[in-house]
Amino acid sequence: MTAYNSSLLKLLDERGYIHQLTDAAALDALASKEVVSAYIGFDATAPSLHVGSLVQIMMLRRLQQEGHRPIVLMGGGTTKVGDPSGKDESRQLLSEEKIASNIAGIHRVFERFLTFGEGPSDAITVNNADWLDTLEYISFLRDIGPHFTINRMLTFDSVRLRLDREQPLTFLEFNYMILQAYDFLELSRRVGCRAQFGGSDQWGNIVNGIDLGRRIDGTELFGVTTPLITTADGAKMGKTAQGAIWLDDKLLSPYDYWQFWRNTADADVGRFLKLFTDLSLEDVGKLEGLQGAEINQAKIVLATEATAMLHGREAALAAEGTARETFAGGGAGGSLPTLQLKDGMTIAQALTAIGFTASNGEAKRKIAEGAIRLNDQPVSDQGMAAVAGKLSLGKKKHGLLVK
RNA sequence: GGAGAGGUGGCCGAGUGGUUAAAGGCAGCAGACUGUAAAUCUGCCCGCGCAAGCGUACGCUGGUUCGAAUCCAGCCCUCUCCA
Repeated sequence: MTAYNSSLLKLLDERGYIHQLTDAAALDALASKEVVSAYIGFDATAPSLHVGSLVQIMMLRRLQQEGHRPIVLMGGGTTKVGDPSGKDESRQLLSEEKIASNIAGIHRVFERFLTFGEGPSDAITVNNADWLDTLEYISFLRDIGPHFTINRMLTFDSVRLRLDREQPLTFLEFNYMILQAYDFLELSRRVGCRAQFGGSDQWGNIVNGIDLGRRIDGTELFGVTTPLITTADGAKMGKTAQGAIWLDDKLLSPYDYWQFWRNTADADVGRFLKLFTDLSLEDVGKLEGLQGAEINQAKIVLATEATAMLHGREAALAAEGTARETFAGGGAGGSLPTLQLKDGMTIAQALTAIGFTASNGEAKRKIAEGAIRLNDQPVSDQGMAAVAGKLSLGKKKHGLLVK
């Protein structure tokens, strides 16, 4: 990899954000001499974002840290079409109301990571429904359509994967890439946006936008993609059996978020510290170098820093304190999930009510397996009544039962 | 529009009348070992019930049968080829 001159690309490169980029030298030169506006689009398919989007969010944060301007594009329009990338099945179509409330939820996440305002490097938010909703079909086809060939569209991964797997791809979804390309063009016109960031699966869509900008307006646009962040054991990051690691404290408590990072695999610690915290590379290097069980110190730092960035320093320290008491001290900290007991509730019912097990049957099986403890005493009686105290499933899940 | 193939549990994928709550794999959860790591071995893995058992479940709706994921009819959806 060549050495970059601009602080922006240097930073992104050093910290591991760059997977591919279009014209490295030209973007480097541009970022060296002026404030660059760059955007990432987020579709409003869920009430919040999860860790899977965090690399992209962090990339916007880095952009702002280096004095450039992040643009958050809410996919109010594209959500109605549905991105086929990486999916076997079409998305369920969402209602307007649902999309609006999702956008509101998603935006709260960005307020944590970016500074919004009117200044030159303050972040702005735009919604592609503003221009997509009012498109006129025929004129759009005539203006944009000639710049896309079906031949080429069929070669894109998002399309080809569906066809290869003999899964249906509707015409609606087929249009997604055109709309995303058009977004880039619109943003360059409306707010002077010059670059688009995205996950590696977005490369094709981004390049389409760049081409469109050059062909129609003669504008030079840039694209940068992030590597797909997988954990060391090869899994896509942020998906667990309980569900996604949400970036909203109503969907996932700060304590659970902290635990997510605390449980990072050894091999991932250094990479994650660079990507997901603001620690200097020097500090990261020291933490990364810890050997054996000492690497746990680095995981604690990672967990606390990452949690502080999203939920605030106070919540992060509370989570850290709770974890210390619960895991090291044998006690129970205040940030644990808590359940108000009802009369006559059994341990099994409490396990399900607090969310550790999906059903009473599973709770009973876990009791039979010897995985359940109440106040650190193993529970073996499936019908045992729940009493106040610390309830544990396995080594990692702990909660408080209160009367 | 025509012909063929197909729709099984979170995913993949067996199963073509009863012994099938449905093989096997993946993912997941737990136990052991550890460091709240990885790897490995073991157990679990639709719901309710202490249990016997009951209820749901193989695209949908009916039917045949003592008995259906399996047979029949209609419908819906997908894929491939043809037009």
